[in-house]
Amino acid sequence: MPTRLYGLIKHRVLTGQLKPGVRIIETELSAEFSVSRTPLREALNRLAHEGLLVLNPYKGYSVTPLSIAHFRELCELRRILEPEAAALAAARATAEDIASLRSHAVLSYTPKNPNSYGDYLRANGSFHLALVRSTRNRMLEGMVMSALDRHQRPCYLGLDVGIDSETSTQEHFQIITAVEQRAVDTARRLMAAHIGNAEERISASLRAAGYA
Amino acid sequence: MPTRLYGLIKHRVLTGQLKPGVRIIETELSAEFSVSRTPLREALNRLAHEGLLVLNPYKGYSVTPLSIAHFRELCELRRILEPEAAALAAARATAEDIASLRSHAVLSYTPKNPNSYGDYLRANGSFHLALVRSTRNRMLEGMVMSALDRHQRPCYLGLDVGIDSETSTQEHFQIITAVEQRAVDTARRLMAAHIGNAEERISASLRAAGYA
DNA sequence: GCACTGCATATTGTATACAATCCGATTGTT
DNA sequence: AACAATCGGATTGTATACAATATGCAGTGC
Repeated sequence: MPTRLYGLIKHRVLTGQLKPGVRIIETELSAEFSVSRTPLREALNRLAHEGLLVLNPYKGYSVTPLSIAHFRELCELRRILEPEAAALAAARATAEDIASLRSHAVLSYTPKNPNSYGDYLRANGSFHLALVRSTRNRMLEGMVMSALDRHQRPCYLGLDVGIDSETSTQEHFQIITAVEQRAVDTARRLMAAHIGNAEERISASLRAAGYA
Repeated sequence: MPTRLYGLIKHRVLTGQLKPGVRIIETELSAEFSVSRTPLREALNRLAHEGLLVLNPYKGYSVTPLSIAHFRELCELRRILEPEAAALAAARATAEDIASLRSHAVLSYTPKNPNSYGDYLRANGSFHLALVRSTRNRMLEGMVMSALDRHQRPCYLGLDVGIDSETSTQEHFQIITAVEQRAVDTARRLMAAHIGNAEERISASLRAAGYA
């Protein structure tokens, strides 16, 4: 199954190695990965369906453009999904779930060191994913995953400018505490605030990086 | 672009013409639609990504099984997305949006007449879609569309047992009124109740139809 | 000088051919 | 007769070949 290809290309898009707006030439990528166009196109198809690529008929795939307006739209979506996910998690999380949350809560990253960006974003994604897993709702999980993926790209492009990882870590632990205490409403409220804070920080970074 | 194929197969899955669990033989479908396996597989790939089909490597695609538990999971997801969409719509809907809502609010259907099922479900889908369109959030729109698609199949399979279309129509108009009056909280509450009512009616139908 | 047409090339969309894998039946052994 | 190994057909995964469409450039007319 060509999940390998899919992951490789996805990584390039998320990390900005394939920059927003650039057109994708199928033969180039298929040559680079030493596969034929057939499995490559399946991977591109999937990525397009997830919103990371767009397809113009007979013109090919290109990397989805990025704008602050789109980022805010995405954050609005996250503020719909994840606070409710946190509330459900507070009601349903097991001890194992909470342990998993703890193990992913800490975010560390070194400014101007691109290698650490990946660690930071992986940890952050793992935390939010662990939370939504605790809801025991696979469909919700899928939607949050999709939103987190699309969130990752603006994060990468904004991280150069610098980001406050300690605040996020603290907020994570506050959410864990609320979940542990079955404080449904508190968990919901904290998550909404957490996403709102991240939105402000990152859209400021994007603006500083020159995005409109 | 092969959207045509995609729509045809999707329709068969949603209407139960392709029943839950059945395996899909690529050569059969490609012969029936007079296309090669290549574009067919792209369509199947998309449908799998939307959750209507599942893919087992080297075993092929099959129609996603249907259970009451999965249906309830889906309804939980809709109760997360759509009440918030209704609230945003109440804040943002234009006069045109509200006119569009009105034109899709009425649901009519004739019991034991399978032809009318389509009309009923199309109208219902159009209403909920028009509502989420009013939010001006395309990502939210996409997620609600996906949820509505997956909702349609259990509806089809439950409609034989009979459904109360007048209650749903009334609830639609109540929601429209709330949106028109910019009553954000009322719109949210009404939509949550609307989805909850539909969930009960349909899961009862599914149970009666023998689903576990 | 500029706009427009027609052709050549590049690229995507589709069909077909081949390889890898799975499933069931058959056969041989105990 | 029960069971395991193996073989053959069927089906999916991948590669390649061909058709349809778009893009860029040269040339022509004004």
